[in-house]
Amino acid sequence: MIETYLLEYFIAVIENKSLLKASEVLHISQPSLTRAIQKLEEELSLTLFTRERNRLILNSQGKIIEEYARDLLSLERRLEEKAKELKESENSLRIGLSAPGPLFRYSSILLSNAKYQKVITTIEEEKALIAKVKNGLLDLAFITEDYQDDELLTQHIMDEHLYISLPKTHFLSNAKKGLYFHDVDGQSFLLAKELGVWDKILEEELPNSRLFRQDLDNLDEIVSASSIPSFVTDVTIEDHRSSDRVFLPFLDDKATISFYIIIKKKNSSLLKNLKLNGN
Amino acid sequence: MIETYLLEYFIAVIENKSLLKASEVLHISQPSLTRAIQKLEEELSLTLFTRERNRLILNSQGKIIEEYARDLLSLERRLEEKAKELKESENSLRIGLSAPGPLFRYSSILLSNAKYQKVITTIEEEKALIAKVKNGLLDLAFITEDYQDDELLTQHIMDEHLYISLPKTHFLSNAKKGLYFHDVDGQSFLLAKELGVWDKILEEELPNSRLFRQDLDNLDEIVSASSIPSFVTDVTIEDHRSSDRVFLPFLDDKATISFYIIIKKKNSSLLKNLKLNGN
DNA sequence: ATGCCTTACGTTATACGTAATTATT
DNA sequence: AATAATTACGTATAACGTAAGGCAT
Repeated sequence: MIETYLLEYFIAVIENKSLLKASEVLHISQPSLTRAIQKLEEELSLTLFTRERNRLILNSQGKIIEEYARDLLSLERRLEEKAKELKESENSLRIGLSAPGPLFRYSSILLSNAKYQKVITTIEEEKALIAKVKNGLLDLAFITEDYQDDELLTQHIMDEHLYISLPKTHFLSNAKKGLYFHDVDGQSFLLAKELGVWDKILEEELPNSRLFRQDLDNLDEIVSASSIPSFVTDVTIEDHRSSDRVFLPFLDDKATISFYIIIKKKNSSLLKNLKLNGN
Repeated sequence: MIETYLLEYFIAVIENKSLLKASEVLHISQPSLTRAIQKLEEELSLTLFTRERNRLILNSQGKIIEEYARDLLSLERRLEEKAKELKESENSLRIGLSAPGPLFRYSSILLSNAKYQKVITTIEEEKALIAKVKNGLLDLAFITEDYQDDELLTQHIMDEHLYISLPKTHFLSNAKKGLYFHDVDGQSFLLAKELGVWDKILEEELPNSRLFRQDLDNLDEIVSASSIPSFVTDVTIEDHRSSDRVFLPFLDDKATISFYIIIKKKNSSLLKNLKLNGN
């Protein structure tokens, strides 16, 4: 079994092209490195370097082992990073979302909770969210289905309704009550990336539209600088009141999503602490 | 830096679901394992097991680390296997081929050479073969180009000519001198896998044919049991004389390949030892 | 002589085993 | 009491540093 530190030393020797330099970088003595390289060669029953005039030169076998060693070390680094991430998540409130809406609505409550140093959010498929809440990888999740399970507490928490965002000059901007998806199917839209369940709804209901996805940071700026239709929901609409746009609700049933919060029953006290006031 | 043995122990504990059992499997004492798991947890700053009733139960964080650990250990195992393979190749004659022909022609000479315990062959692209001969990963290679290089000795060694193999009942089987690719393009053929440069030639010259590739072990049997055309070359034709087939040469220029042996100049003595009698 | 790798040797760190301890059923 | 993990302690392995020894420039 090849220990990690031997591979680390091996790569350091390759990168520094000298035992002496590598030993300085590694903060060990040069003889230690000599022995470590010898040990690695012995355990692999291979010669990795040709010893030519006070120099170690990586040979063709060494080059092949180098690739494996680098792969191994990078995997080891990823393991450590993952461990760090998991460690961090211990002091964090880990929230799963099937769409960003609940985060917008409740961000102030969630972020101001003193108990947690950090709020970690992830947007995923509902099945994955349910599994992660159940196995403890998430503290709670917002899904769009009234999912019932012995282990879980499920509670309706909010609805989110989709609006179209149109420049005032748009020919549909003075529709009275609102409009339907099929009225605007075929038009281009600007929208954010990673909208979870909204992604599927929009792709299904607007099959002939082109959906130009933007990073959330840039979206507002690009929208206000263009005359391309966009979307808002009742959750985000207040943030856009000042803009030079008209917001009209979609009248289709599919334009409304109900959110349910799911949480392990034995963690239900957390839910009380958060004081998310659902209906 | 997480050492390999810690991950090995970790996986053993998971698989044996007990420190005691795992320690027996690993041939170490149980307290050693306790400490190793503690050390792993400490180095990752994570709790991997919940200590419930005299039992260790892998928790959700542990399950995630388990995946990384398994990946790492399998990579480590592959490294050791690769090392073994390289070790073996030291006592082997490593031959590269751009098509199998030269191996058939010279197999008796190559395999009977007392100096080497084993002959390792590989079929690859000619560029890769040239590179590997130059960097020492191959002792010699057979390519189809008269490649000239300061480091390499290049020598014409043989030609290989392609024949069609037809059942005697086939409507083309009494063609006199031979036939052309375009005469049979569109017909189906049985042929072996991994024919190197022949693959490209056949796909280019018979673009409308379906090429049914078989494992070499089964090919002869399947061919003799069917009426589907196949291929032979002057190298393999003697082995097929007894079969119930007619062999007709392709008359196209592309149906002949010239092979050149390439070898490092400083290894040219090896070439003499092998006594491959080229023209 | 100088620079760099290797060998020799004594020291220290650490992984190990044995034995005692704790905790759970 | 029995089973299984943990803690305590002494031992042995092996990785380490210092110092001395090659070897080529």
